[in-house]
Amino acid sequence: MMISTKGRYALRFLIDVAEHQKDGFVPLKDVAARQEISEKYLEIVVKELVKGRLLDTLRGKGGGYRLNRPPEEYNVKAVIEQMEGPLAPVACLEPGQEACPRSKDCRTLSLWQGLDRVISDYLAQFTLADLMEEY
Amino acid sequence: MMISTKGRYALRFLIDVAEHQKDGFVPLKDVAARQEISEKYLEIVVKELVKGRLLDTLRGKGGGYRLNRPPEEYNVKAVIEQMEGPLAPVACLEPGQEACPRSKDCRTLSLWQGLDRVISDYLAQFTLADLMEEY
DNA sequence: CCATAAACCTACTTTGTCAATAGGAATATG
DNA sequence: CATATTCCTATTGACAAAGTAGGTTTATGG
Repeated sequence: MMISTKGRYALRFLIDVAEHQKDGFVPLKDVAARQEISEKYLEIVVKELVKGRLLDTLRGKGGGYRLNRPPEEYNVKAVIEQMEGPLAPVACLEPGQEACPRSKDCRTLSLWQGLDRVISDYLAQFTLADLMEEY
Repeated sequence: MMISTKGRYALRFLIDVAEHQKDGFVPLKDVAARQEISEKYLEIVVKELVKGRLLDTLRGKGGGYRLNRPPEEYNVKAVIEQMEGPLAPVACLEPGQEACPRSKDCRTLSLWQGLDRVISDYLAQFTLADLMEEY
């Protein structure tokens, strides 16, 4: 299984916020209740989203979270990568990896490169807007 | 990362055997040396392949492993699944999973189904023969 | 016929990640 | 100023990944 709860919860969190922020901030507690996810664990997930500048926040009473751009500008692949790290199906294709010494006669390299490609291309074609109800 | 060493080593093992079995059996030791994989660990991997009836074996001196059909009949997806289990990108899509109670208004279900599909379709289109040198 | 080379078997270890839980500190508001 | 929120640090339990260790069984070829 390649997508952990972090990636899945993050997407659901963003979609839920997108659907419920009319103009104000959406508190984590509400999202956790609607999505049936532990508040405490969701905090950890959301921290990553904030760190990656995918959300605006406001502390204190009346506070919560808010998207900082329109849903069309949230690419699904980018969201997943923010949470999970590189999506490469095998370690040797991860960015910043030095070339494997066997690569010149590796029979499987191009297989994995192709797999990497179809996964990336697929996920890159969707945005939050595509996943929202009313869209 | 979705493909562990088990899946990758298994594929490399099968390709190596395919390329070196003229008529006889190929000993694990030789494959381990050529592929630079620990013999002991490779044993564990190969045991799964034997269990899945992807290899014939012969014990004792002069023994080893041998494919039991032509390379064109070894589907890459089937090999990977034998080693890794279901390739589903998220748990709720694994076979035999009861439907998630949230599925009827899950905004992400069809995203994951589509991802599952592109991965499966991609891997299912290759066979061992495609990965062999001389093919 | 028997030393040898091979597959086969059981158990253990180490390391890391996943999925949380716990308990509080800082901050803004109504 | 009580309250509702985000923010922060630490800990836990379960599990899997990747390998290591040490042997037993089986067939062959010299």
